[in-house]
Amino acid sequence: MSVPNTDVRSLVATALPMPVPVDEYDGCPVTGLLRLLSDKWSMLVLVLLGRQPYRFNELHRAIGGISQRMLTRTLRGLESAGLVLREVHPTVPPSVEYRLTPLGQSLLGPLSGLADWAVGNEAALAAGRRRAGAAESSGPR
Amino acid sequence: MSVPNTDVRSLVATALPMPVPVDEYDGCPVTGLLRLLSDKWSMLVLVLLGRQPYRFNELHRAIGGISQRMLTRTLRGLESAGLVLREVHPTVPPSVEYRLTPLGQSLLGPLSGLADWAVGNEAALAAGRRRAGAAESSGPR
DNA sequence: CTGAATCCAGAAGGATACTG
DNA sequence: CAGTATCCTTCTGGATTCAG
Repeated sequence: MSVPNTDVRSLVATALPMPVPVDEYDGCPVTGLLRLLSDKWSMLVLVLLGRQPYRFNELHRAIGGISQRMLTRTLRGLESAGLVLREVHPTVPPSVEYRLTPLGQSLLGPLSGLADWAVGNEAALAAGRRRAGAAESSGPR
Repeated sequence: MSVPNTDVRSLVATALPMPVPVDEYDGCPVTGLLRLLSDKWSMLVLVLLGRQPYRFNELHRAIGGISQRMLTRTLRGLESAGLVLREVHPTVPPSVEYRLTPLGQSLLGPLSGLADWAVGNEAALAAGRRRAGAAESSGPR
């Protein structure tokens, strides 16, 4: 297996072709995952489904501010990636349940790692922003 | 401190207000981080700077396909977050070096966690995509 | 060399109305 | 209930030009 362009694994050791050719990031699983999760709603949906299964409108109500259109698109994206399972009960009226697949559940761990870092370094991040703001107002670039 | 809206920490245990009010994700460090990193280039720049410091044009050459404008914007974003340090050497012609701050370096760990997951589950993700493709061509929604 | 400024195209996301 | 379809606005990013 050749080394993907933007492979982030083993950050210090892995060799990267230089210059890094960026063909829309094709072939890099890491970038693929990031692009899948980096929209406005996927993370939140993933987290909610990590707690319990939801029906469509349940989920719609549970998230303040998402449009029906975006909820559908988000769920389809996660489903296509194999992270979410869509279960249709052929009742009248129809009922559709969404839940995480085992693969989706296994993602919650690494995701928590990143979340923990963000929470743990919230103060440092804020301090960095303050320094940046101060430097900006005092001197030009 | 109140619980941020989309706090992902301790995914199963943490209470979330329901419905989750999404006021542009303000106040959630996790979402803030995700939004910072979820653009087209930040991750790659972070990884490259994790290996060694780079000068501006060095970085520009190292990444195939990034525009000068986007490289500048990406670096400014990471700098504002306190992840990247910008060091100006007042020479002629000017020389500017970029490197990770300690905070930036500490982010590489959790990031690797996510990257490892992506690499480790590449096959499963591909299989999920195949199943999704098969289901799509066989039956309507 | 290291940018900033301007202009432009495409993608992402929201509002609304309609359907099986 | 669980979506689709359509229209519209905003945001992102690329190309190009100019400047210290």
